[in-house]
This record gives sequence, C-alpha cells and structure tokens, in this order.
Amino acid sequence: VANPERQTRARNAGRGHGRPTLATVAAAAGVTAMTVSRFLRGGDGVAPATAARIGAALSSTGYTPNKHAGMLASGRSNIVAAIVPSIANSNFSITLQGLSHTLQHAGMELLLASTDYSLAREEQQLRAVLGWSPSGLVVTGCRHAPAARALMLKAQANGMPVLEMWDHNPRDKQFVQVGFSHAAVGRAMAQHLLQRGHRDLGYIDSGVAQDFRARQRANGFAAAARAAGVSCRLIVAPPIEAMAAGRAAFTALAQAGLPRALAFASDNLAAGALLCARGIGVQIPAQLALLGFGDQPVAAQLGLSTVGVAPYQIGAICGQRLLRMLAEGGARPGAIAADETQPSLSPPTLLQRDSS
Amino acid sequence: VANPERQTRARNAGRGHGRPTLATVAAAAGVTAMTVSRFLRGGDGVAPATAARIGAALSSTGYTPNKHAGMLASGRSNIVAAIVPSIANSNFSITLQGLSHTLQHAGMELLLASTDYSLAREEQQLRAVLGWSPSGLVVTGCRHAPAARALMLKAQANGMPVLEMWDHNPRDKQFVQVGFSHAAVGRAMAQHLLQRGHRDLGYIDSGVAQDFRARQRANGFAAAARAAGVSCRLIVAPPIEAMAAGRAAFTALAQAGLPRALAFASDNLAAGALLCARGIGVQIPAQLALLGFGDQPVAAQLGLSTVGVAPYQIGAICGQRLLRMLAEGGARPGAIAADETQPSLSPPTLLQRDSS
DNA sequence: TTGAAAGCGCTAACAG
DNA sequence: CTGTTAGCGCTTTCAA
Repeated sequence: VANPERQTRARNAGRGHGRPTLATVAAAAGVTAMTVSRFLRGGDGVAPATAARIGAALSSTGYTPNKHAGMLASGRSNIVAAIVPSIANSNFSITLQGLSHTLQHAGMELLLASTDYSLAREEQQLRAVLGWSPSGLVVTGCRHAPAARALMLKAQANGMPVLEMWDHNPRDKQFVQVGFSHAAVGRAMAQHLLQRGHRDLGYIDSGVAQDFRARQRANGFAAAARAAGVSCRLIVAPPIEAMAAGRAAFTALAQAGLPRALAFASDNLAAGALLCARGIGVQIPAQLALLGFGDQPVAAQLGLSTVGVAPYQIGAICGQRLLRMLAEGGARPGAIAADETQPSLSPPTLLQRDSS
Repeated sequence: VANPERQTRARNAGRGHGRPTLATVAAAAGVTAMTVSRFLRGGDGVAPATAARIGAALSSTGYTPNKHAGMLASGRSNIVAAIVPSIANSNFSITLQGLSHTLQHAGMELLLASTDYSLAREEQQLRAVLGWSPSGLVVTGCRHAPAARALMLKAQANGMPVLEMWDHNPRDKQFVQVGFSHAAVGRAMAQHLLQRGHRDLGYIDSGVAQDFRARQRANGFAAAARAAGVSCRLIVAPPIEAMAAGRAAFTALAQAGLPRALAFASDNLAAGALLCARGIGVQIPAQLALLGFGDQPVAAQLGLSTVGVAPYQIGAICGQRLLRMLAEGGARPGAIAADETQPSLSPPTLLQRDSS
C-alpha cells in the first residue's frame, strides 16, 4: 500500500463522536490518558502538581467522561434498571422516587421501563434493559413469564442483584423480595370489616385485568369472608380512571342493593364511591362501611379507612438493599439470605378512620 | 519475551464479563462476528441458510447484546435522558409514562433523573446523564443553572435533540419547548373568576419554594387582578402534602376572612380546601368560588373547576418530536425551527364545573 | 508517581 | 453474501 496513513484516516471517517476524550485532556495537561483516568477516579497516586494541571485541562476542554467506554473496560455500569407496570400509578411513581433518591446518593443511574401490566412486555423490557449490563435489577412482583424468570436467574447467577418489589411470596424466594403479601392484606381487610360486625360484604376490584396483586387481595378478602361464613359479592370496576370507576361500580351496586360494608382495590376507587354515596345521602359508616387500600392523600381527606403500604419506603429499601448487595460483592445465594435481615419494610397497616 | 501468548492471557485475567459475545455466537454458527451483527441489525444481506444457523446459535448460547459496546462502536446509544423535578408528582409521572410509551415503540430506553426542584441538582444530574451519550435529552422547564444551560447548548450543537417541557417562553427559544406559558394560565384563571363577577380574589400558591412554574402562575394571576383593579390576596400553602396543605391554608384564610373567589396552584390544594369548606358549611360557589389547576381525577369528582393541561400528551409529544428530530438527522438550529409545526400540544383549557 | 500495551464487545468501512 | 481490519474511549495490568 502506498500511503497507509491516508488509508487509515479514510477508513475511520465517521468514527469519533466529536467530544473531547481522555486523550484530549491528557494532551492539554501534558500527561497520558492513564494519569487523567486515575485523577478522575479519586486521584490516588497522582502528584499534586500534576493534579492541578489536569484539573485545569479538564475544565478548559469541557470534558465529559464516556461512561459506555468506562463500562466496557471495567465491567461496572452503575446503572440500575427498574421495571414497573405503570409509571403513572402513584404507588409506583412514589416507589421510583424513593429508589431514585437512594441511588442518586450512590452515584447510580436509573434506567426505567414500564410494562402496562403485561408479562409479555415485561419480558421484552427485561431483554432490552439487560443489554445495558445494569449493576442491579428491580422488577415488580413475583410473577414473570418463564423466559423472563430465566433471564433474571441467569443475571443473578452472574452476580447481579435482582430484587422483586411490591409483593412477597415466601414459597418462592429465588430473589430478594421487598413487599408484602397481597392475599394477607385482603384477608386483613375482610377481618377488619368482620370485627366491626358486618356480615354482608362486598369487594370492588380494579378494572385492570392483568393486575395480579389486586386480584390476590380480592381473593384473600373473599376467602376470609367465606371462612367466616359471611356473604361476599365481588364486583370488578370498569377499566376507566379509578375514581370514576369507583363511582360507576358503586352506582351499579346501589341499584342491585348495597351490602353492609365495601372494600376496594384502591383508595381512588373507594374515594369515587364514597363521594357518590355521600351525594345520594347514604350514611357512612352507619349504613355502609367503606375501606380503601393504599393510604393515598385523598383517603385522609375523606376520612376513608384504608391500608397504609409505604410506597416510598419500598423504593428506598430496594435501593439500600441493592447497594449493600453490590458492596458485599455480588448476589451469590448466600449473600441474599444474609440480606434478609435489614433494612426491612414496615408491614401494611390498617388505618381506621371515619368510614368504617 | 519468551512466551508472549501466555503473558497476554495473564494480562487479561479478570477481563471479560462472562456473558456470551458475538464471537461466541459466531463460532457456534460457523460464521464471523460481523455476519451475526448484520443478522441482528435486520438481516439485510444475510443468506437464509446462514440466518437459520445464526438464529439457532443465538438461542443456544442465550446471547444478550452488549449495548455499551454497540454504542461505543456506532456512536448511537438509543437512550433518552429525562430530568424532572419530582417523579412522585403525578403531573410528571404521567408525562414520563407518555414519553416512555412513545420511546418504547421506537426501541429507545429511558434514563431518568429527578432534581427535587433544585437547579443545582439539575446541573449535577445533567452531567451524570450526559456521560451516557444519550440520543436525546428532555428537561423540565426553561430555567436552568448557567452551566447546565451551557451543557445543553453544547449537546444540541453536537446534534443531540434537547427539549424543554412543561413550560413555554417565546423570548428564549434556544431549545424545542413542549409546554405552555404558566403566566398566561395564571392570567386566564384570574380572568375566569373576574368574568364570573368576583371582585375579591385570593390565590393559594404551592409550598414548594423552588417551583418556578407555580410562581409564574401566581404572578400572572395577581397581575391580571391588579390590572382589573381588583383586590387579590396571595397565600403560600405550608410545605406539606398538597391536600392537607390546601386544608391548612383554607383554615387560616377562613379565620382572616374569606375572599369571594379562590384559585390554587394545584387541584390537590383546591380539593383539600373544598372539602374543608364543605365541612364547615361554606356554600360553593354561592359564597365562595374555587378554581384548581391540573385537571386531576379528584377535581372531576368534586365538581371542581380547573385548568386541563394534558400531561400525558406533553410526554408523548416530546417523544414524537425527539424521534422526528433524530430521524431528520440531528438537532441543527434550522431543523428545530421546522419542528415547531407539528405535532403540537393542546393549549391549557379552563374547565368550568360546579365550584365557580 | 507515571507510562505503555492490550483489550472490553461491538460496528464502520472496505475487500472480495 | 461474507470476511478482514481497525478502532470507538476507557480501564486493567504490568513495567519503570
């Protein structure tokens, strides 16, 4: 070849992203890239005079580190991937805020995906986020498509902390779980109403067909009612905005004849029903007891009894656990078991207010 | 050196992340990595027989592409970074859901950061996410720390689409804006109440000290009242949960003497006040008119007049614009101007209900 | 305390 | 249609 240099330049046309690199900074500081890299990662073993020159070069070039390159070389990404059914659902958005706050303190980034309550989409999103080699993975719930579960297990086997949040299933603890049993909450809700002496119960479930956890609460509620020998009607709310759905479900039920006490899959459903009931002059709790789920602000305002579930804490604890697992060197099965100790999630609390 | 091969292996101890790579798949399929790469990126120009072997190799190895390596080589990351003041705020979480849905369709990932309404933290988060060379950037609002603005401009100059959402400032259009003027909304809110004949106004502002956009609405409201020669009291709600804050602010105001009409920085503030007012027997709207902001579900349930602002649409439009800018080849200033055409955001709408 | 060499896993460019 | 070569920007390892 006549002119290899020229050919190389031609071959590399289109390469490079225009931003300054470590080499740019290094040239400006009169050192090699390696020294700049050391400086950036804490400055251990860099002479003060050199450090000063590097600092100057850094700001004069406006250098921004390329974290992809760093990841590729080091194998550590400092990305945590979180997968939730819906970002718009306030339970999950508050949880994400808790997770984000905790991760920010540790210099980790949050990669977010949502599934619209579909297991197929969850698997898809899982594949997508795993491509970024996250340092940790947080998924929602304990139910996953078989392939998704396999991916999670493989990731965990490779040392990636994998957490399941918003559910708790003692019979299937392959991953760290930060959540609570929805069936138990459903039972507790029924028990509360039974203790208040109500013998004719109703439950209005979420209209989101794929919301397993809501279904588990409904089932737990129904089972407890059945066990007490009490009648329990189960109604599924229409798949529209929750407050409007609560109103609609209540209206339908009122025409069929109201039970003595009604529990709901969410506070918003309950709030819609409560406002509707007040509107038509139903006395609460004298004629009808109401019980929500989630302890949203609206529940406190309406005097609605509910179940508090600490969504922010779920996210924050996921973050803390994840960081600790990372610090303790990966997610080997032994480490996971040890991790069960603390920090732990406050259990759901039944908050009795004026509606029951 | 006696045995260079051996030395190389020693040097590379600890390298490699244990996962199968393109080379692994290629070996299994009896081709080179390049052919597998072609197959994965659409399969153009790969013989059917080869494609079949690669497909088999792909699933037998359980290959997951390393997107960092892909990014590094191609310069395209398919990551969109979004920075919001608060993930827990339902306006922003719904916007993020809209953005996420739109980006998912295009195979892009969402990297999320929150600032707690602090410009300093915004700058920090901006630096952090820029290290991942996102394909696009979505920030909240038009106010930024000078250094943050400089980073955004530099990124845009390098061809990265940069969008500002949830605000609109015609005098400062350095970036694509997907939002509305909060001052104009504040004025419109005042005008609505003035048109209903109220001559004694009050405004209850958010207790979040750094929420500039809420402040702009308050200022617009006050300015319109002043221009009409009407008295207007401005109250700042306490920095607690919004519904409780609305109740507290209303209680304080009721003791000092209620105005004829009250507007609020958010529906939740207004809802708290409305429920409190109903509780103490204030007739709405006969004695007191109420006007919220945001068109949250609770507003419809309470018959609260409000301003609809389409948070999902804001996110979806950001996503669409961003994808289009990317398709049209970068964010050159000219392209931005052209982008102003469509899709466009529905302007805020005053929704009159029973409270005014 | 600093540097040199090598390579992380992938894709662009060119060659055949 | 497939392969070869080089290199993206960084960090690891070893050498000085």
